[in-house]
Amino acid sequence: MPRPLSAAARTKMLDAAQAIIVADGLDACTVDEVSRRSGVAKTTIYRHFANGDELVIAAIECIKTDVDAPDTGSLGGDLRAMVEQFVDAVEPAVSRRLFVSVLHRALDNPQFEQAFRRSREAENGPLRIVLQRAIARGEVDPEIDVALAMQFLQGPFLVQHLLQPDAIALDERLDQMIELSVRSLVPRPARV
Amino acid sequence: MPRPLSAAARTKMLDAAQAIIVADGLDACTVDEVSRRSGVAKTTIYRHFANGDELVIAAIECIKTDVDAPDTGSLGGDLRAMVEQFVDAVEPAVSRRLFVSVLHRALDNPQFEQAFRRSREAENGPLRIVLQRAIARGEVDPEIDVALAMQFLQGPFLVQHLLQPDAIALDERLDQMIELSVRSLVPRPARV
DNA sequence: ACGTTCCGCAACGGTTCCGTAGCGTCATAT
DNA sequence: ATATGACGCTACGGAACCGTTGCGGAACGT
Repeated sequence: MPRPLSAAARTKMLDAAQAIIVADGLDACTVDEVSRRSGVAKTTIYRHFANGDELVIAAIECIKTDVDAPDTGSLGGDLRAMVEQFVDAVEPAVSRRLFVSVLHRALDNPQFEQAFRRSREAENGPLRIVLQRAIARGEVDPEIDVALAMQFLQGPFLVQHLLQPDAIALDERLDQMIELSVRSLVPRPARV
Repeated sequence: MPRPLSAAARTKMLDAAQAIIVADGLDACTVDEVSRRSGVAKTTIYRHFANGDELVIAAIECIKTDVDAPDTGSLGGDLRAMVEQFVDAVEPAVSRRLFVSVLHRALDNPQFEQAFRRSREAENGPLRIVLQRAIARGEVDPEIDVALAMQFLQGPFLVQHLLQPDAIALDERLDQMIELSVRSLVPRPARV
């Protein structure tokens, strides 16, 4: 009767891996380093995971940024609430670095590619709900392609987040950004 | 009288580096590999560049995607023309991989961070011109923050390009994407 | 023509990471 | 109580890069 692998050891490994990823980035999360920081022997790590990548992926999947779908009554209000939730929940620099690193590994590693997709789908859930409520309210053109609308809601914020981390003054722009986003999806108004 | 470093060797190194980057990605572009593929001795490479990073950056800077600013008379038409120029000029997968790789290295390497900024500024030039012409025509709200508008013009396309490379059917969506982009920047129309 | 110095070749030492092996120890399932 | 198997320790072999060294040969400037 085979004894099950130690849950305690597994927890220690994954905790250490997460800590390393948050503190020093995905590339610093090597098997040797996890072993050192967690106190779990490297051999044991390889008893739990086939290779280092699987350890890292398992650690990533534990880092969930749970943002729920607010319901303020308007698309603009919902977007603002989501942004506020997001900036409260995560360190922007950490989130940015993780996003870029995973995307980079996904370039030539199907495992990471799938992990990246899964993570994005999970994060997109709330936004999709908010969008569909706006459609149901008639606030957004019901003919619109939902996937396309998602691109428009995410795109400008992604640019801000990925490419202009210096522009910390997100608050000043936030209202403008949300207004423009909404405007691109709202059906043409009848009056000026 | 010091003899200048051989321009021929430099050309060979940079050409090989570019070829490697395009074919196998930025991470495959190591000093050893450039030496092998170019026939230039590794020692010579280090006589031209202080370290491997500088070689890679020099090679990147040579990969310019020159897109000019079309003038079709409307913002939508200009955007479409720019997208068409872009897809004709570069392999999307190559462009995507290079973009992600450079962004990744820029995370903890100031040299690459600056190279990335420079490259983005150069690529943004034409779009900025197109935008400013649209403002001058009155097609776009003259009060708008140009940097913000740039984000809105680039964002949705960046999402498409980076995150959904599978959705090759860009042509089908292109018209919709452009329409939505324009709509977000155009002042509210007087009539339906 | 001559010497400076740039280039090519081959090899080295150093670092980092991977994944594995041997072996003793300790916990757990029965 | 005992044996099965997980755990820890240490070390190893292998690969990929980096950047350097020493030396011989060839090219360029004067």
